Amino acid sequence: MGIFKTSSTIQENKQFALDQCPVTHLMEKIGSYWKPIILWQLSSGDKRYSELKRAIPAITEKMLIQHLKQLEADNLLIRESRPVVPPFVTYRLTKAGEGLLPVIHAMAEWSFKDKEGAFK
Amino acid sequence: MGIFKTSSTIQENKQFALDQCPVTHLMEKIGSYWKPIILWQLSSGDKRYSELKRAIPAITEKMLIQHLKQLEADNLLIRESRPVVPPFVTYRLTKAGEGLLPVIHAMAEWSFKDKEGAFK
DNA sequence: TTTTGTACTTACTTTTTGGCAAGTACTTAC
DNA sequence: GTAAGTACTTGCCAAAAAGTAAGTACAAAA
Repeated sequence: MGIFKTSSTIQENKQFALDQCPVTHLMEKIGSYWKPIILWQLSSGDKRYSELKRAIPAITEKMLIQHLKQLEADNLLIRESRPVVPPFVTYRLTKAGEGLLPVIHAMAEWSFKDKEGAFK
Repeated sequence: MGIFKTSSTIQENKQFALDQCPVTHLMEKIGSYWKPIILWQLSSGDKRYSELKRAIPAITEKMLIQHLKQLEADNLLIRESRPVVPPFVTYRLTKAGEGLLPVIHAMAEWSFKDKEGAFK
């Protein structure tokens, strides 16, 4: 046991929510603006770093690398680097990452329906 | 396509991404930590403000209200207020909000599988 | 020889989000 | 008459996320 802030109820509550709420559990892993977008790009197959960069022109390189590293640390994708010059690095989904595809596809489907006006 | 801007800014690219990428389109509406959690709570039926507050103890009132208002503005939920004292306010999903249920349920399912170790 | 392309990294600044605490208004219960 | 419950609102400040811009290393192409 380390030092806990006894007065900070929100932090205690967060741990509770993490255990109890399934959506909270997932949001800790892909709960950011960019991560589902990156996963969507990888859902259609492996991509090189530069391919991702071009496919998501609205993201800065800093954000892209940062999120790729976090997704790798969370075991959702794998980075593969070939020791050549110029560098050749590919990213692909892990099993857990592939497990997210139903979520990502459901997201895409909602957008298509929304643009069709299916919810009007 | 016709004319490309050699120095396109992130904001211009964002508009492009918004039009082109379905996941980006959705992330503009529910791409935050709390929104899917709120939608998950409403997926099991209408809830009063205080019920939501108790169901999501890790959120502050300020954040809860703020996100409820944004979700309402984005036409994902409806706020219904009865003119009584003490106040009686309920929140429920719109058609577009209900359309998100497959996404939310897919999220929950991933969590259950992940906790089972299905992706190990 | 300068440029291009690869895949990053770093330092700095701005913007957004979030947390804490207090206040509002009104009524019923104790 | 004080507290509790309802559904918020407001202000201040800290923390986190994101944007900007530059730099790194190396080789091949122009």
